[in-house]
Amino acid sequence: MNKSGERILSTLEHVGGFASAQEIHRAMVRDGKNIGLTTVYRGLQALIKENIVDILRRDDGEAIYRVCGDAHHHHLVCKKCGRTVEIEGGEIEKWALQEAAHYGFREVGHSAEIFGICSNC
Amino acid sequence: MNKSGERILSTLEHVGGFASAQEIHRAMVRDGKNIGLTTVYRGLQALIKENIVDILRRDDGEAIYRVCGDAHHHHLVCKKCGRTVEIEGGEIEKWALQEAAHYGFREVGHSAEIFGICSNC
DNA sequence: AACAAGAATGAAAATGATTGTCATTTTCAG
DNA sequence: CTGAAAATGACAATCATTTTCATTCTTGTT
Repeated sequence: MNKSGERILSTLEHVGGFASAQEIHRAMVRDGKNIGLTTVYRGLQALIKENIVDILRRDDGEAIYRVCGDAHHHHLVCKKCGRTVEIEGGEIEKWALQEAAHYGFREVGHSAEIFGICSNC
Repeated sequence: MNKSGERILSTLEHVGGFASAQEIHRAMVRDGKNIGLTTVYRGLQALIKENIVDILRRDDGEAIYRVCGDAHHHHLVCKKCGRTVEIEGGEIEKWALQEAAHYGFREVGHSAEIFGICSNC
C-alpha cells in the first residue's frame, strides 16, 4: 500500500468504520491532509482489491466503504443507520458451490447480504 | 394505478422479474410501446409507494426493480457471457432470518447471488 | 360540443457520484 | 544524478436519476 492508501485507511478507521468516498475526502481536507478526490477514489479501489476494505451501498445507491478483516464473511446491515454486523456464511458457502456445480459453472464466487432494521432504530 | 403504471408493471413481469429503469425503458421502446424514460422512473416510484414493486441495488449501484410477491429466488450469473439461471434460495432464507433475529433486526430482507463461468465459456 | 382544471407526459436541462484523461510531480533503483 | 515508472490531482466526461416546464390527455360540468 502506498502513502495515500495509508492515509485513506487511517481516515476511514477514524470516522467510525464506514463512510462514502466524498465523506472521506471531506474529512481529510478538513483535517489538513491535502489530497484530491480522484486519489481517494483510486486509493479505495486499490484497498478493495487488496481486501482491506469492503464496499457496500446506501439505500440511495451511494457507495460506502468500511475496513474489514481478511476472513470471508457476510454482512447484516441496518437500512436506517447503516450499522453493520459481520456474520459467517455457514451453509451459504456449500449452497453456492452445489448450485454452481449443478449447472456446470466454474470459478465460483458469491455475495450475500442481509438487510433489516436494527434494534436501535 | 394509471395506464403507464400498468404497462411498466407488465413489462417488468415479462423480463424475468427484475430490471433497471433503463432496461425496462429499452424493452418497452423495443416492443413498440412508446414511453419516455421520465415516465418510467415516475411510474416505478409510484409502484414502490403502492408496495407493488421493490427496489434493490446492483453491485454498481444501479437501482433494480422487482415485482413484490414474485416468488423469491436467486441468480447464478456467468461472469463472461452474462447467462443467468434462476435458482432457489433453499436454506438461505432460513439463514437470513436466523442471523437477523439473533442480532435483533426487524423487517428483514436479503440478497444473494452466485458468480462463476458457465460451461459454454 | 365546449370548457376549464388538473393530472400525466416527455424533452431537455440539472444534479451528483464516479471514472477517465493527461500533464505534472514524486519515488527510487542503477 | 537520471531516467523510467508510479502516483497525483485538476478537469472533463459519463451515466443514472431527478427536476423543470411546456404541452397534451382526462374528466367532470355546463
